[in-house]
Amino acid sequence: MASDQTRSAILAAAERLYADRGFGDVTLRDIVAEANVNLAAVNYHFGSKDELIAELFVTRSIQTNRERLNELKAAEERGGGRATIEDIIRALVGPPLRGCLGPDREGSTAARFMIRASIESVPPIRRIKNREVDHLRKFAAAMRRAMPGRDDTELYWGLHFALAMAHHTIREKERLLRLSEGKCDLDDVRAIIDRVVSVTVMALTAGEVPASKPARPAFVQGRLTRQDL
Amino acid sequence: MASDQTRSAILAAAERLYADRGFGDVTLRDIVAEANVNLAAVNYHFGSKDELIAELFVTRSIQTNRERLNELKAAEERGGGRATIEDIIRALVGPPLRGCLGPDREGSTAARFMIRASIESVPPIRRIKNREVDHLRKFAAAMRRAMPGRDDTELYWGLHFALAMAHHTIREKERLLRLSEGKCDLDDVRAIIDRVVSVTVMALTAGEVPASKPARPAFVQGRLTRQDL
DNA sequence: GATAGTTTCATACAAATGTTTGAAATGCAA
DNA sequence: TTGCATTTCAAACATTTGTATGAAACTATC
Repeated sequence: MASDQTRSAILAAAERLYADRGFGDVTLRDIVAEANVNLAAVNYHFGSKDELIAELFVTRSIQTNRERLNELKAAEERGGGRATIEDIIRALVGPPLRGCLGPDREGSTAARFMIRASIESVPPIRRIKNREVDHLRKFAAAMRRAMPGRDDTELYWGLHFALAMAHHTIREKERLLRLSEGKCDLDDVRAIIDRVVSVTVMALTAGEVPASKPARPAFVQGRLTRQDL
Repeated sequence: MASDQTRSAILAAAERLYADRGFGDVTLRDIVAEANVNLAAVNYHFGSKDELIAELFVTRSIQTNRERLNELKAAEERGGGRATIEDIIRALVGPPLRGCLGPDREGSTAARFMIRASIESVPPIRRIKNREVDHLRKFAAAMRRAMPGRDDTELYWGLHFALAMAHHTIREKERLLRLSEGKCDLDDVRAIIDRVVSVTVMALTAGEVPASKPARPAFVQGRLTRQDL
């Protein structure tokens, strides 16, 4: 058998099993049985179990990050070099949400694998996630260009909350479905993205004033009353 | 040695080790060594390793949930039976945020343990978290009373996003610190709670109109422009 | 202080797991 | 075909792990 076929078979089997049963419950023996290859093949082709998991995760991560940067670039070109804050957030949360949610993605192994990786947290995946900060800096920079007057701290909190809502929706979709008794439609990805984007934009622009008065975010000063909105 | 002393020693040692090194890296042998008790003591007093972890987690969970309900009750009494939406969200996110963040909590084993439990995800903890839905329903009910006209779906999304921001801040505080190069102050818990509450209230009240026009949330209809705010 | 119930202890068990090994098979170029 | 490198394979290795056992030590009650 060609070397690459064994490699691919292992990758496919591993992704499927991890997606279905989680990292804790799947052993190398499960994977090689599913892939119909020899036990030693994993260490021969990947070096170790952790490197296999890492390769699975980086592949999907790179995919998401590339989509994010493509969307960001497209938005910047539309705006003549400067994207709107809304489009920046959309480029940030759209790809992972589209990648993990939606009715067509239900059966997608890749989607289920990434949801798993978001819920459980194994060392090789943690290591890769830690490198994500560099990627996020590009979005922070774009946000800074989109909202020049805004305090950096506010931008970071906005970026952070956007990711919070996106990731938490992916990770806790079952619970939200159960809590809302099915009322929250988790298949309408477009609407979810709109929701996350609009809340984030609201948070980022709250308290912002045209130009005269100094920008002083209302929500860090204390409690907020209806009149403030 | 009195029976309870061994039990407590195991609980304390386990919480400390899990807090420091995570669930994946700590074995029963590590725990009993730290607690200076015999290996068999764990199974004698707790039945199994999973039941030990479960007991640790439920203890802290019950604590948080009680604080939440106390705050909710206090807010409802202040408002004559009906709490404001702001106070409800505050009661929801305040306790876990205060429990896990802040300079004084830095050395707290309980805080570090709960952060760990939020990052990693082991079966016994997952089982307990699944029961949390019943607890959250009480807050959904309170929100419904606070915003009678609002569509239920909107309330659930608001509740969901509030938890998203709170939990994600707890779980990713290191990353936010690194991304913002220390600009985001994660020790100022009061300000963080204010932030989460105000963003949530904004999300929940956006598009809401005094009474005449039908409430139609702007952010589910499509992109949001500055004028909409 | 004898007895019954509880707790501790050293040790063994049994199973699972990632990894390694060395030979056999296969592929491929000269 | 020969020879060399790559790949596959069965088997074994070496730990690690949670759990169980049965005797010993301890405690409290009568």
